Amino acid sequence: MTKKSSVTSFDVARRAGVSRAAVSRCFTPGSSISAATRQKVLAAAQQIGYRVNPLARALQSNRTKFVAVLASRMDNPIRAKQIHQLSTALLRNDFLPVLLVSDEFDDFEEKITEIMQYKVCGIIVTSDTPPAALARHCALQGTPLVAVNKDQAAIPFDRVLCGSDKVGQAVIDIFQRAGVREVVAMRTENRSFTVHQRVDSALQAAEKIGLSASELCVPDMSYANGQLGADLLVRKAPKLGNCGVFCAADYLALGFIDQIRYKHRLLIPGDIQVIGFDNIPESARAPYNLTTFHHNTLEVAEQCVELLKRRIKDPDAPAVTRDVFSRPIIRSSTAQHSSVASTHQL
Amino acid sequence: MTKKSSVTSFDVARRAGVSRAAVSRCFTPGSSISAATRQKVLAAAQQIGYRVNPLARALQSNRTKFVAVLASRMDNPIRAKQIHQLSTALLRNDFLPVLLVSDEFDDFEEKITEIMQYKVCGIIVTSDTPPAALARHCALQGTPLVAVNKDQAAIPFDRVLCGSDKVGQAVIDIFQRAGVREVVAMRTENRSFTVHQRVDSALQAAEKIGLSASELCVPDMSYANGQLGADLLVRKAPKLGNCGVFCAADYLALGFIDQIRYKHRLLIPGDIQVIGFDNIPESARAPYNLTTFHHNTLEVAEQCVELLKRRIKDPDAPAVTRDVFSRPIIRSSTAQHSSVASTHQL
DNA sequence: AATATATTTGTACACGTGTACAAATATATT
DNA sequence: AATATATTTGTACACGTGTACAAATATATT
Repeated sequence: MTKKSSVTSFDVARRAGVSRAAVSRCFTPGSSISAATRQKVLAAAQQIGYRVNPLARALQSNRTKFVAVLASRMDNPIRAKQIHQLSTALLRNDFLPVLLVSDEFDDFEEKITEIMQYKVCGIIVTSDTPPAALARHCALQGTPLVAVNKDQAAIPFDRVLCGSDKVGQAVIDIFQRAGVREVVAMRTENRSFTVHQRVDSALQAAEKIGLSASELCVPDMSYANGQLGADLLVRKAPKLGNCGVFCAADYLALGFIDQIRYKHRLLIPGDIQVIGFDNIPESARAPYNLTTFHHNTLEVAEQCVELLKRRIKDPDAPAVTRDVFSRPIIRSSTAQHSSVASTHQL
Repeated sequence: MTKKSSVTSFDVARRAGVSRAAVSRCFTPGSSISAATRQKVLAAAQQIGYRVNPLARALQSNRTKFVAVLASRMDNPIRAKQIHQLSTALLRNDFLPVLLVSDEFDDFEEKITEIMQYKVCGIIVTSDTPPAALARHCALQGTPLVAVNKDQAAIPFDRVLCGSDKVGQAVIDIFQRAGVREVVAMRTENRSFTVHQRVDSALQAAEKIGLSASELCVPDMSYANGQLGADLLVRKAPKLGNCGVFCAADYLALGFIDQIRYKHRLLIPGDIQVIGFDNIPESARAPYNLTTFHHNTLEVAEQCVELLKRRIKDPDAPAVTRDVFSRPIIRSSTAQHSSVASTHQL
């Protein structure tokens, strides 16, 4: 038996001895209402346990607190953490995150248009969903759109990037100090904007100082593809000397390291040095001790919400891109240029 | 400029030459409408791009497609995967998951009552939120509630458990075959129902066959607490022989293994054998090769949605508990009783 | 105190839908 | 063909809110 909530603004109005409009104004920020009536209304509402019906409000005002969060592949811990942080940041800012997971969905666009019918007050994209079509849709409906780690498109939208800026240069700096003579950057075939940007900038930075640099391409960003990358590299260049491998994601790097050590029986960092990106928890652990970059998911989440709020306030403001800084974290998968040798090797 | 959708059932009715009620009936499953008018309405709707406004519908019918998903600590990969599977299963069954992450929230109950105002058609609890108060709230509002890995309470609710049943016995079987003489079970202080059930059942099974068994308690289910557990064990019993440690979660087991190997310089499975629970991806990898149990998050998700649908259909059906089976996965963190020795050890 | 201005209030309409009821129509039965 | 029954349809009300407008009241100004 669905017991009806049944306590409406009418009930509050009657009890407080005011019009129903006064009740509505009391719970609508920025409405014109005197302090005296506000008190009366609040008291009455408190007594009978009144709460504004958000569905009715949404029907009127054409806006809800829902924010659609587009995600994919949460088996990658950095993605899971990003979703966690985004959800928390949204809740903290009085939004309600609706999670749309795109895996296994042919009709994902259908899902998006469905949720948009609920008059969501914004969409945050972290998945690989191509944002071009989405951006058009959002522009048409006037729905704010914030994209994480996405390239620009014809129709502009707000973006948050992470470590797109100085990472390539930093990678090469670390490798150079560690005595690396040849750099290999591992790229993925899929359309991850930041992966390509990181790899490209690293290759450029290497060329600039005359360091030999090449790239290695694997299908996707996964542990298994990190292993595949190791096999490809060893087959391509059986004798490796002073080689540094930059993996565009820690998840790749871990697979790469395990394969290099346990299958090809080479030493890290003795034979090959490795740098990753993301700083997932496993990277800090004894078996890996991976040199990497901090992926600041908390800051990314905060920036997303900030851009979203800005856009809601001013729908016609020019589109903005924020780049969150990624701090390098030096561990023992790269050689230390100081005299202290790593003790955590096998 | 929020361009109003503005195409309503009135517009469709006019174009199709029928009453507005006919339009409403056309889009309400189970309503009485002739095939002829249904065709006319669908055609008209198609032409002008009409979609039912779900907010208005919700206001009338007092129910939405939203399902609140209560989660916590998504830095644990098995939790992240569970949320992923739950979201996907909900979307596949035409629900919309609203993700409520409980970390850092003092006023989490406030958030729950807020989302309930949206007339969610159900709540799925995977977090450590004590379900007693929640169950009362849900019963009062007539909101279906499904809890994952939770104990029963005064007010009954539907539950899905994972591997609560035969895991303890299976752990002891594996240890016995592997020649273990002394069993230690690692428990967490927090109120995780299944952790306690697994540990208890393992201790009972050990006693039943006269195997020496004790327990070790750490605060929480994390890698760091796995390391702590290793320190505690080594301090308590410096010389360990034929000892088998059952960690109630892989995440604990990984920390335990790394600490035993890299800090205490003992061999696994030579000095200590280890069994985990969850089968997270890391457990399968070369550095760990952990014997564990498959945590079937996909099946758990399916069962949750099935119970939810059942409850929506029949609100007064008796509360049900489903136990999802956890298959043991034998790897080389336990000794093989066959003659084939593990080759993946350090 | 009289007037001008600013603020607060209530009335009435709107948001877009679902469905009870009775009337109209279609189908089954004699 | 006439009657009984089943199905379909339209009218009218309901869900619970926000706000434009004009009227009422409070405050500021002369």
